[in-house]
Amino acid sequence: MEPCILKVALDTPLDSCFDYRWQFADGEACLPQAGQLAIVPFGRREVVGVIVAVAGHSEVPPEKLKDALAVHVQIPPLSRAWLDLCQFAADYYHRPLGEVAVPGLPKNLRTTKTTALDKALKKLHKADPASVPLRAARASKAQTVATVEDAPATSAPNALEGAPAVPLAPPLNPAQEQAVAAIAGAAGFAPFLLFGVTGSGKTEVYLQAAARILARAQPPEPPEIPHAQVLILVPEINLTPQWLANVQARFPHLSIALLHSGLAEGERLAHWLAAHHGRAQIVLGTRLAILASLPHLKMIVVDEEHDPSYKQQEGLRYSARDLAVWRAHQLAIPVVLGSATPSLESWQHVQSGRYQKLELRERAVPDAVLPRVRLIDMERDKPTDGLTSTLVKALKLRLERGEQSLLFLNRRGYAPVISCESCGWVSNCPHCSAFMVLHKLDRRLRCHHCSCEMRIPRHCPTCGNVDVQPLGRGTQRVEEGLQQMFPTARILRIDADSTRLKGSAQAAFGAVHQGEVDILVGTQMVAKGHDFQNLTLVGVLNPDTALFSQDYRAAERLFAQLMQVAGRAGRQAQKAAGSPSEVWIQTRYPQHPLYGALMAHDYERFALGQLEERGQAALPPFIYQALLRAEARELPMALEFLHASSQILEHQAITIHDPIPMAMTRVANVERGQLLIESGSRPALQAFLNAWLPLLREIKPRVKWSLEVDPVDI
DNA sequence: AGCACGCCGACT
DNA sequence: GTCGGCGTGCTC
Repeated sequence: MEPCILKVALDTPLDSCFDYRWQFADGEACLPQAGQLAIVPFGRREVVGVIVAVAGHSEVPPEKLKDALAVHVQIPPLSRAWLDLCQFAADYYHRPLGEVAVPGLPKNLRTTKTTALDKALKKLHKADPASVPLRAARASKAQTVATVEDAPATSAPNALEGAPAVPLAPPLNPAQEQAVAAIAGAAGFAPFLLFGVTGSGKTEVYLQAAARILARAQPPEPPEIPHAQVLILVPEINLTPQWLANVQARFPHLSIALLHSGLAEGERLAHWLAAHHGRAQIVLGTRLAILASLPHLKMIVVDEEHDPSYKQQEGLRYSARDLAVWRAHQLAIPVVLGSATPSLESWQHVQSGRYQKLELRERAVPDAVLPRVRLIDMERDKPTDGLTSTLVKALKLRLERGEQSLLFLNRRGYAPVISCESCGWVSNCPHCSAFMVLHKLDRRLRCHHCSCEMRIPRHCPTCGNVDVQPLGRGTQRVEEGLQQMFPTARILRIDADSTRLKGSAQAAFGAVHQGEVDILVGTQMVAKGHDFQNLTLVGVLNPDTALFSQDYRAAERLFAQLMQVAGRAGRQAQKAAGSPSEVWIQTRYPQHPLYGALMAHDYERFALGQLEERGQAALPPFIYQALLRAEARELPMALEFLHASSQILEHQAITIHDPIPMAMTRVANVERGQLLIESGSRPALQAFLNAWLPLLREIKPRVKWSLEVDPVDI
């Protein structure tokens, strides 16, 4: 047979596909197909790419064409729908297709060696359909991540025989039932915003809707593989063990695949293959799972849809939530975005009728009430060691009652900066426009933005004075102060520093659940997901900085964070105590409307106010943005490039702002600037970017640059 | 992005 | 005399 041409997408910043000849071996009749993976020579390397098309001829001069080395025929091709998803993301975020399609594949699929793949496939195919898959047998060990052996599981026969898919379902309240019915009854594309506070039973709605959709999708004459999959996205890896336990308990007969960056490569491959082969009915993962191959996808859940973690912040800067909605639209299936504090984007979509709101007004747990949120005016009640007397009193009361408390402070380390009292020296990082943070336990100063570390100076480096003092407080210092104040209390700190070791976060949360901790001090890590049954006090130490931030999204994030941390207060404990749990917020601005809305547990009031402000100021979600970033050794060079960029193309219906230094100008000796581009019309913005970016590449800038569509940190 | 080639400075 | 700095150029 005549050789054919493979058009292959490769993981390279070059904005095109690459053509290769495919030579047929003697007697070989099978044509390679789009969606298959090919091993090809590329420069002096051999790399794996995705075949996006098979053609008869190529525009590339024949002498430049090379032969493709191999095609992965062991695994089914990636679907047209998956390729289209990647193409959409590539177009929307203005990156080459290969940079979207390839890095999402497990590493073991991207190497030229196929030993790991062959091994994983053998395991997948020999898995006995009647064997007990990962979840049921492992439910008791749910705190551990599934192993390779567990992953490529098959469905148990009872699922195929039409047994009820909801073995342990608790009864739903009417609002939940209505939500489940709406989701499961949706025909075609149906975006839902599931709006309900912590404890209102959102998880139950996801799971029962999933159960109905999975059960319904079982064909009457069961084939080998069930044709339905549900994707559940959660914001953080930390939350997957808990979710896995929930899902396993509910669906002991279904197989589950996990997809997140914490998996070992072998696990990653096994779970990815289980999803790709349609063996996994439930796929549970973090944002990267939105790019998984899911040939039988029937429903997508995005839990805590407002969470900033859904936005990838390097490489391809995609929003997993937005791609989830696009994917649901493409496949004509329901997508459920759940939150107690929806993103203003999603809330606006509800207002405009694009999303359907499903509201859970009551807490589903019997007798549970919302925690009582109150403010402490720090001007009247001056704090010592960061704690006001009101908060200390509240802590004392919990200790006496044997209840747990949580102090929330979004700042790790001992103190954010040290300073010389006599000359005013402060601990600036030599490489970043940031302070070196005091980490007293390691006796080090550490920059949180580069890898820079140093000893704590005994004397001021400029004037020699010995009075070098920590300014402000982080979690370590709060922990130290508490230990002195309450010497017998069991105090535990949970932050990125205390949980650096693998598994230590789980262990720490376990200790709190086991009642081995009286006072928990933590950063936003403690705000997500975990409900502590015996926790009746939440203290928020220093939230005010976000109120006056340059970043117009700071208030939105703060509100979500405070609602979330308030929701940590136990659901059972308050019943036992006979009074609601308490949330105390230390603030210098007790009159601020954000706190007013928070005390009233009134997200809607808050959102209405924010949307009004955003509308008046012509900010998202009412306008659309893109950000051109540039970095160089010296800021002027970056700004010069940005300025030149802003001049090279005539434009209409677009606003190009002046180039400005980034809020944190220097990181690791690189200085960064940015150029904001806005439009009231998304198509106009995209059209501009499509015309503009090729021109930027043409001018061969001497600086490193990148474009971000729908930026969140401005 | 990799990965080469290439042309100038301080080391055995 | 070589090791190696990172400029610049290419990848079907």
